[in-house]
Amino acid sequence: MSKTYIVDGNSLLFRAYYSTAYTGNFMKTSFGVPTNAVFAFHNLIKKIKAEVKSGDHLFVAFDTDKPTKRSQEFDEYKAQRSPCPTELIMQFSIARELLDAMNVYWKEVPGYEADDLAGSMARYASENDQEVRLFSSDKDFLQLLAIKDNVIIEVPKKGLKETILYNQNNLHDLFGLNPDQITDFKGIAGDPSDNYKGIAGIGEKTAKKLLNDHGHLEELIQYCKEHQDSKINQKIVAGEKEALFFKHLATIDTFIDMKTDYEKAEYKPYLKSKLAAFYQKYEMRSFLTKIDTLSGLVDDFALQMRLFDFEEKAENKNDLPRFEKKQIHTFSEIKEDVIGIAYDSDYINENTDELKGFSLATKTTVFYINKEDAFKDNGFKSFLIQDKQISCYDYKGMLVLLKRNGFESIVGIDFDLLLATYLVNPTSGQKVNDLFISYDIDLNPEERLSDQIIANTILLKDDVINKLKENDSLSLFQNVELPLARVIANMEIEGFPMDRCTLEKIDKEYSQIVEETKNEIYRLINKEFNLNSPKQLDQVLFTDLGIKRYKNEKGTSSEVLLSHINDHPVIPLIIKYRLFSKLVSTYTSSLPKHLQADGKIHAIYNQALTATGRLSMSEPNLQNISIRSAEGKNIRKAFFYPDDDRLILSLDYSQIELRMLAHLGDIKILKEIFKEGLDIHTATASRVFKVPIEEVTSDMRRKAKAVNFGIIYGISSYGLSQQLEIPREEAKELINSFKETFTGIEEFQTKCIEFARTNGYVSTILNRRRYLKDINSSNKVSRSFSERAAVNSVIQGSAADLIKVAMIKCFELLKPYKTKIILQIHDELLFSVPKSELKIVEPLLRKAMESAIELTIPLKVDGSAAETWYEAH
DNA sequence: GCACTCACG
DNA sequence: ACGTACGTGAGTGCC
Repeated sequence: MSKTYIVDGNSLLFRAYYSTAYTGNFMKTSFGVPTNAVFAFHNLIKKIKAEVKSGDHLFVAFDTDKPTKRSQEFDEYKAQRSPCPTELIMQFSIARELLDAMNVYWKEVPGYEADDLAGSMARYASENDQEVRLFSSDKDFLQLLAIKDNVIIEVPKKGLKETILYNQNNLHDLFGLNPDQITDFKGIAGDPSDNYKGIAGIGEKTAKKLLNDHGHLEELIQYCKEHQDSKINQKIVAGEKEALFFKHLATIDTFIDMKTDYEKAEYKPYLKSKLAAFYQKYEMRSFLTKIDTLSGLVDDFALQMRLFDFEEKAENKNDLPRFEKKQIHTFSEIKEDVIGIAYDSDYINENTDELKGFSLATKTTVFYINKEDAFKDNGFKSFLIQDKQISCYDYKGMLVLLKRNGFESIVGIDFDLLLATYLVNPTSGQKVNDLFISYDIDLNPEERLSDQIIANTILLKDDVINKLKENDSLSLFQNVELPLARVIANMEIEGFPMDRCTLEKIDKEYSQIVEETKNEIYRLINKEFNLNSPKQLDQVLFTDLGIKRYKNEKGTSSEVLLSHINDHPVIPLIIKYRLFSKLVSTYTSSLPKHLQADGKIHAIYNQALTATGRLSMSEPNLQNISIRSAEGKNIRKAFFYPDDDRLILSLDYSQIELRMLAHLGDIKILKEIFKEGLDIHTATASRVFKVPIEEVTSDMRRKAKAVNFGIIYGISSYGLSQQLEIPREEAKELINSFKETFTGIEEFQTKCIEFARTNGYVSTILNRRRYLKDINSSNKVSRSFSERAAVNSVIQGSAADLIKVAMIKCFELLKPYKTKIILQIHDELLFSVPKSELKIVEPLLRKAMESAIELTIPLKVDGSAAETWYEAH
C-alpha cells in the first residue's frame, strides 16, 4: 500500500525553533539571517523524505497570518500566547523556500489553518486507501485517528530525534481516550495553548474519566442534566455552552477539497541544483558537502550536461527516425537535399588516415559514395563548394582529409556535432565512440562508422543546438569554434618546418652525453641498473646508497634529486642523465619520425579535448618543445625554412592570464599596473612589500612572481611555501598581504567557487562552460581540487577564448598575403612570413591580437621574427 | 593500462 | 589532521 505523509509545518517549525534556540547563540548566516529553526526543520523533513518512495505522497501544510474561522468566532483565540520571536518569524518564509528547494509540495490558504489543510488531506488520502502518516507536535491532531484505521500520527519527542506513534489501537492506552473523544475532551478540559478554557474546574483527569463513562460530550451533558447530584455534574451543566463551543472550535475541518493538492503532492526526488542553491544561499556548508549522499537525489547538474533525459530517451529510442542506407556511384542519384556529411576513414589521425569515401545524409536516407567515384564526380565537387547549411562531425578533420586528397574545402558547414557537444560539456569525452555512448547511442561495429556518425549527427542536431542556446554558448560555437576549425585545418595542412640534419646533429651529441653519463654513473656506484626505472633508481639511491629521505618525500623527481644534490656525487650525474635522456627520447630521436616528405611536421590539434577550452596537440606535440633549459632550447635551432625567403615570426601575449584576471575580477590596482605598462612582477612586489619600484630586490620579484602564478592556479600556503622554499607561515602572510593589496582577488575567487557550487559549472568570458562534478563533494581533497579548478578554468579558459578569436582574425586578415599561421602555443602564435611581407604583416597581426576581445585593460603582444624558432622569441 | 617523470603554457 | 598549486602529451617501466 502506498503512503501519504502529511506534515503540520507550523507546529514542527515551532518545535524546531525552540529546540535549537539556545539563548543568544543562534545559527545565523554571515548577514545575520537566523537559520536555526530552518536547520532543524530541514532535518525533520529530510528524515521523513528518506522514507517516502516513488508513488507515495508528501504534503506540508502551513498557517497564514490572515484571520481564520477560529479567530473570527473566538476573539481570544491563542490570545495568551507570548508574541512570536522575530527570529522565528523571519524563518517562516525561509522554511517555505527550503521545501521548494527540497522539491516538497506545500500549501497555505488564507482563512484556513494548517490543521484543516492537513486534516482534509488526511481524510482524502485515507479514503483513497492510502496509509496516512501525519507529523505534528499538536495533540489536536489525534482526533484525525477517528477517520480510519489507516491513519497514524507521529509526534516528535524532545530532541526531535524520535517520535511517538499514535494509532486507533494504541490511543486509548497512551492517552486514555478514543479518537472520536479528542474534541469532546478539548471542549471540557480546554487547551491552554489555544486559550480554550473548557469547563471551569474540570481538568484533564476528570475530563477523561467522564468521557470514558459517558462516551461523548453531548451524552455527558444529557446525563448530567438528569443527575445534578454532584458538584461536577452541576459544573458540566453550567458550562454546557462553553464546552460545546470549544469542542466546535477544536474540531479540525477535514472536508476541504484536496484532490488537486493530493496530485501535486506526489513524491518528487531532490533536485541537486535547487538544493545546492538553497544551501549556498543560507550558508549550510555541511549539508552542501553531503548533498551527494542524499538518497533520492537527482543530479540535474549531470543531466544538464547531457543532451537528453535518459529515461525519456530510452522510451523514445525505438521511435527515432531511421535512415535508409544506399550505396551510390554518382552524386546525381541523390534527389533530395543533402543535409549532412561525414568522411569515411578510421578517425584516428586525419594527417595519415586514408580517406575512403563519404556518407551523405538527406532527411530520409544515408547515401554512401566511395572516394574514387566522388573524385571524378563534378556534381559532388560543386556540392562541396556550395554555401549550403550542412551538418557534419569533425569539420576540421574533414577539411584536412579533403585537402590532402585534392578536394576543394567544403564551405557550407553550419553544424559540427563534435565541436557542439564539446561546448555542451568539455569533460565528457569526445572520442568518436564514447561520444555516442555518453549520449546513450549504441554504435554497431558491423556497420560503417561514417554512416552511423552522420545519421546520429542529424538526429542529435536540434537537441544540441537547443542546449547551446539554453547555455548561451551558441555564439561561441558559431562565431568561434566553427570558424576556428577552418583555421586549424589550414595550420595542420601548412605544417611546421623542421630540418632533419640539424636535429640529427643534436641527437648525436646528446645521445653521446646520455651514454657517457650513464657509464659514469655505473662506474661511480659500481653497479649497473636500469636508470630509466624510477623504481630501481629509488632502490639504489635510498636503500643501497643509504641516502636519507626528507619526511613526506617520495619518488625520484628532479625536485627530490636536487634536494639531495650534496648527499652523493652520483646525484648531479643522474640529474644530467635525466635531462639529456628526456631530450633525446622525447625530442631529438622522436621528432624525425613525424617529419613528412615536404620537410614539415603535420601535427594534429585537438579542438575538442581540454577541460578549459585550450587546444592540445599530438603526433607530435609541438606545444612542449623545450625552451626553459639552454640544452633543450637548442632543439629549436632545427626549426626553420630551408629556402631562406621565409622567416618564423613569434608573437605572444604578455601576461595574458594575469590581465584576464585583472579584467574579469576588476582588480583595480592590477589594472593600474597594466595600464602603466610596468613589469608586472616588479610592480606587484613594489605594492606588496611597500617599497618604491627601484628598491624591489630580485628576491622580492621572485616571490611576487610565484604568488602571481599561484593566484591563477588557486593558491595554497603549502603550495607557495614549496615553490618558494619558505615556511608555510611566511607563505600565508605573503598571500594575505597580496589579498589586502589587490582588493578584489579574493572576491573573484569566492565568486567563481560559489557560482560553481550552486550551478555545477563555471563560465569563461565567451560563455564556455566547465562542469565541476566534485565542487560540493564531502571529500575535502577532491572538493578543493574542484575549487582551484573553478577559479583557474575561468582565467585559463577566457585566455583560450581570446587567442582563438585572435587566430580567426589573423587568419582573415592574412588572406591577401602569403603569410600563414603555423603554430599556436596557448598564448603565442607562430607565423611563416615571407621576408618581403614582414614589415606589412607584423603590425597588422599584433594589432589583431591586441584587439581580439576588447578588455578593460590593454593587451600587450611581444615577439620577433627570425630565421629559426630558436632566435624568434 | 597505469604510474612516474618531465617537456611546455 | 590532512594533502594541495592549473592545463596538457610522450616516453618508459612494470603489472
